[in-house]
Amino acid sequence: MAVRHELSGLDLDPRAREVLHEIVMQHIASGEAIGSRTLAKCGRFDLSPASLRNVMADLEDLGYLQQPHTSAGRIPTDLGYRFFIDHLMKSRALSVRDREVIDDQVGHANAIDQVLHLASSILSKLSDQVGVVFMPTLLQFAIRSMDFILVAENKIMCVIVGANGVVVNKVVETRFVFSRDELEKISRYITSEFGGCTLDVVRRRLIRMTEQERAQHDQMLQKTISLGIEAVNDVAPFDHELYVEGAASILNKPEYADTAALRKTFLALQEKEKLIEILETCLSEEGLQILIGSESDFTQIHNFSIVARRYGSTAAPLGMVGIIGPMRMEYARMAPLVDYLGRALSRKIEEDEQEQGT
Amino acid sequence: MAVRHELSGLDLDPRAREVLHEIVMQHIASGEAIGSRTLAKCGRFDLSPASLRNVMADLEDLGYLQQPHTSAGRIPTDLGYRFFIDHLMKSRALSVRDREVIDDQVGHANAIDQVLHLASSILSKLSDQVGVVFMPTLLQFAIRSMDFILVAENKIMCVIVGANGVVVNKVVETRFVFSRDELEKISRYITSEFGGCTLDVVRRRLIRMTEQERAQHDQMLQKTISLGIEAVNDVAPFDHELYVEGAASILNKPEYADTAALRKTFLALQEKEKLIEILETCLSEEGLQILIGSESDFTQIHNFSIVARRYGSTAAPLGMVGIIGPMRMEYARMAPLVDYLGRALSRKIEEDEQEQGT
DNA sequence: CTCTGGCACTCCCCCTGCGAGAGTGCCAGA
DNA sequence: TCTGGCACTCTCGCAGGGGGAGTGCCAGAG
Repeated sequence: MAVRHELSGLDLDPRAREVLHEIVMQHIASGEAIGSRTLAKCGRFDLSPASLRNVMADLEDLGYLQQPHTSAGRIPTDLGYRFFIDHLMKSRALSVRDREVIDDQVGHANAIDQVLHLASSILSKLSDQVGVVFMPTLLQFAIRSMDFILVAENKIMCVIVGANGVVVNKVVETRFVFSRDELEKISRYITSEFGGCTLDVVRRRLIRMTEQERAQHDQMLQKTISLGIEAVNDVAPFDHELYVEGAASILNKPEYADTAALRKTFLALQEKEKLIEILETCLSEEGLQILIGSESDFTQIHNFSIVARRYGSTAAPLGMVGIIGPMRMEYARMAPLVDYLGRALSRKIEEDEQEQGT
Repeated sequence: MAVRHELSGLDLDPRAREVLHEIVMQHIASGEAIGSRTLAKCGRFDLSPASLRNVMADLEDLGYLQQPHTSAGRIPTDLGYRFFIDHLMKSRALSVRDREVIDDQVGHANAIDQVLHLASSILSKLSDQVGVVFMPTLLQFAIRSMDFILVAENKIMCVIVGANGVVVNKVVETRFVFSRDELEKISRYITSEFGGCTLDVVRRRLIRMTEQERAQHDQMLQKTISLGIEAVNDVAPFDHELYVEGAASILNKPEYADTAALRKTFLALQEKEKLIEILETCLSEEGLQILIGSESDFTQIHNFSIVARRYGSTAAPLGMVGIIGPMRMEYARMAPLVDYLGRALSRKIEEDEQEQGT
């Protein structure tokens, strides 16, 4: 039995499917537990409450529904939501307005990290959930250029432009003193020498160079290498950016009415490492992903669901974009929303790459 | 009468001052309304509850105390807090640990905007309140250099380094196509030509240049000017940075126990314009500033208090750093905390400036 | 004149009990 | 196989009743 329904989800007869569908939808809309009477009144069934009760009892036995307490209606379990999403849900088409907002905002921004920050807040606004955007470490991506700018005599700002338009910058303090002219030369040298390499490769090659004989004598080369290593080395702490936007949206949700739950949830959203961990595991798979409650440690503890999607070119996935919210959320609307935004970002990134190719 | 107490705050006899002091302190500690009985038990007074009641009634008449309802104890009014802060409070010295944390973190960061972001979160952690750091528009500050870096053919990243080490960068899209070499020349030209000017001046001079005859014929100059204007013009939206950190801290405060108040407060903290407005008005005055409840529109509506301080060199104040919390907060601890952090930031900034001077 | 104890009064808060409402499970009959 | 009926359970909201904390006022003592 268990096997049958894990394989196909078709172990439910059409009527039970209808009932589950209706309960999930009504519960998503109202947030209340749904009783047999309410269900009968919706008009989709030519059955009495009593008959529906039987069906509902069956669904409860199968693990798709649960009762908050005796003599309350039913609400979907994680499994119920999962079945709904896999077999019952009809994604609602994205509204024209939503699509316009996304196209407009994504189209107009320039630097990619700026786009990503924007994306998380667009997502949060359109979904009225918490929006997250994650960009993993850059170490595995090719760089296009590296420039060094004088901030103070021994403080240099390094600007690394990735092959896909990502811009990272940071200020480093150095042992050596540099002039503007020297920095220009170094920028040109490093860019021509290492353009197209991944940061990882750049670092390894630089380190190897320190051991070569020439570097021992040529002071300029020494300075160049030292600066380059500084720049690449410490990129690590800046590497994965995680934007979490719109935490205030959970204040509206009835499931977080009491302050204790609210508190817990806010704190959970601050644990960026946990969020990164879970998004990183999702990164390996293509297409829209939905995680419900008990389907992962993090979401289980906090009764979250996550709807997320990978973005970036197919050849080089860049990161994840998605929303976090209570298990009871409008999946039929969230799914196309996240999907569309993910596609928009990917398109934008590919355009940028082509632009550079010319 | 009113005049007397506005002038000196000394219209209170010593005993009334003692009582007010004790009530404010106890209320800050417990959050409860303080009754005559509780007060008598604290041991600081050789009086019966009945006598204290008389004193308290007087303080209420003068507007320093209020009763949430008949037959409740008293809590301080805004005026009461104000009197407490101006005449009664003894600032508690900052703990060694707190000082170490601040020195350590401020000392180790490099780019100033990075320091500021850090500062707001340090402040929030040490105070268990909401930490805010505000850096107003850069238009009035002198620039040290401007550099342009190729991101894509018609996409240029502009890096503006302020005289006080602030680094702003942004990507602009241009009509013209630039090569790396051209950009290097332009960077050198603009930096030598405009280094030391404020952004405002730079912009005005660039605009004037477009009208000069030479610019009509020299295409390179045209490109330079156009790029310069683009870079300076759009700095405006990026200009004032406001970091608001630790909003979750208000979840612990009993005054925000019910969800409605919590909701309102969270939304209030998102209205960055309002916050900027109020911090901007504070910018003109030196030294620690404390705003309590009704003393400004914003704090009145939300029953906030703000403890803030200007930072930056005395010659060129840079911005505000402070905390926002309920009116009932440990002013005696918050005041030195904010003050010390403000000084630490100022010191750091002055050091950076001197470093550049050499 | 100041301080104090006593007293009546007020108001909040918590606990309790009760009834209404919603929903269930089960059973017998169509 | 479906349906109506019935007894049962559980939540929720509301009213009522102490208990407690605190007040204001007053009269009397120092």
